[in-house]
Amino acid sequence: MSDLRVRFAPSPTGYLHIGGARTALFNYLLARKEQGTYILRIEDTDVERSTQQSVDAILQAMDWLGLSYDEGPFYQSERFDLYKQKVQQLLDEGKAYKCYCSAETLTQKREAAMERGDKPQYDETCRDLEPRDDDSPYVIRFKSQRAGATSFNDRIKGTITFENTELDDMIIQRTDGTPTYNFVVVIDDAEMGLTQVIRGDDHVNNTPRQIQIYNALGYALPEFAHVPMILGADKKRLSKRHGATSVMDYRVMGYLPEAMVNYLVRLGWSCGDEEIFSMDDLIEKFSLDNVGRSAGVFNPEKLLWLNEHYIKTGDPQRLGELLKEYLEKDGVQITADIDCAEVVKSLQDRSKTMVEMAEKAAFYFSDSLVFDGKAQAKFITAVLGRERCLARLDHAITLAQ
RNA sequence: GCGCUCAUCGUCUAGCCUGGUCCAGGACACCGCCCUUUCACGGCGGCGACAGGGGUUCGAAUCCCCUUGGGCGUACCA
Repeated sequence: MSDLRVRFAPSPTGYLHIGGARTALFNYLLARKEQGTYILRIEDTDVERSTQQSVDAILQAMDWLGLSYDEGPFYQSERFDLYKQKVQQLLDEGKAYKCYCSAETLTQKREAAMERGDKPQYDETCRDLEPRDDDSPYVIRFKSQRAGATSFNDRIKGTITFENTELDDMIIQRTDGTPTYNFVVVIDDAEMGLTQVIRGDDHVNNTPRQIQIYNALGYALPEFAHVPMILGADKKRLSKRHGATSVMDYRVMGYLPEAMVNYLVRLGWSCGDEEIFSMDDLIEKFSLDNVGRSAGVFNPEKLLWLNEHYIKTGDPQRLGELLKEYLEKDGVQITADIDCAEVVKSLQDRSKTMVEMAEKAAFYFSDSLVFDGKAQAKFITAVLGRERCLARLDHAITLAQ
């Protein structure tokens, strides 16, 4: 056991998507390789958008991929007391302040600034207000450093620096009293003792703000590692427009979890010329050192190829059990006299997905034979004679049995 | 717009840090041939890239600068 501690922290506002799964995988791999601790934390501070169904869907997907965690799942919604306490601490120390600007005014000002071509930043109207007991609605903002710059050494991207003037006073507590992401993520990452924070590229911009909060709260900084985004074929951020982006959709489409894991890990990470990796290989070989810096395009065809590979080389017994599930979904009556492992063996080389295998396997469980149109036209010819051909077939089947 | 960031075949990538062994290697896809009286599998081969321009150097995919293009961010979302 090493003292490495990492986490996967999805927000339960939908299913587990391809990008999230890869982040989860990278974290998992590193934790297992270094024999560290893998933590799962549910980021549900947005009460409006978070649902239990989403949590379940994410948990199920992680389980399917084989990504087990050591601690958690922790729910941020159950830790509001802790966050409140930290907000109060910042307030007491003069590192945060109440802001009475309404959301409407803010939106107006932001739009006006954009029209003028200025930066859409908070104008600090309430930053230096005298503390007062006012029960009109307010949010709490973090008083950011105005001078200097904030920089950090990203494990994947190297040194990244932001001028502090780029960072405005962000909201850490909403009008309704709930805390916001950029604030709680720091508290939890720090309180949970994370040694590295491995997350998507889209968080690079948040990092300097978070660092200021680490500093304000007196926490030690973890190491940051930002992995590049996954894009669609049009080089836009991967979304539903590009097809299935939910990990579990791929299970429905007949993909094996090892194919998904293998595909995902190679998108952004490499190990020389190797393409095929089992989970054990990965735990042995994975390293942040070989993670690339540029965004990658999701390529369903390569995923399909990997799936084909794992079906071809998979254990017939196991695939047989799996096949039954797909067969049942197709409404096929499974009879006990047929050994599914044998069925799998006959179909492994000709199926790219389990769905395809189920389609091809259906005839084993059917009483009536339906011939393939093209094959029938080609082989059951006048020359050979339909009757003789069927007789031969019948003979062949008898022999096979 | 501004900020951050990225840049090798259509796609995923090796090589870049520690310049020469790279007229750039592997994989997916695609094309062709072989195997096969089915469908596939498989084998062999082909097509195909250092974004552009300047430097530095005897020598640059590798180092520096600029340009161009892409991504991300710019929320009382995460």
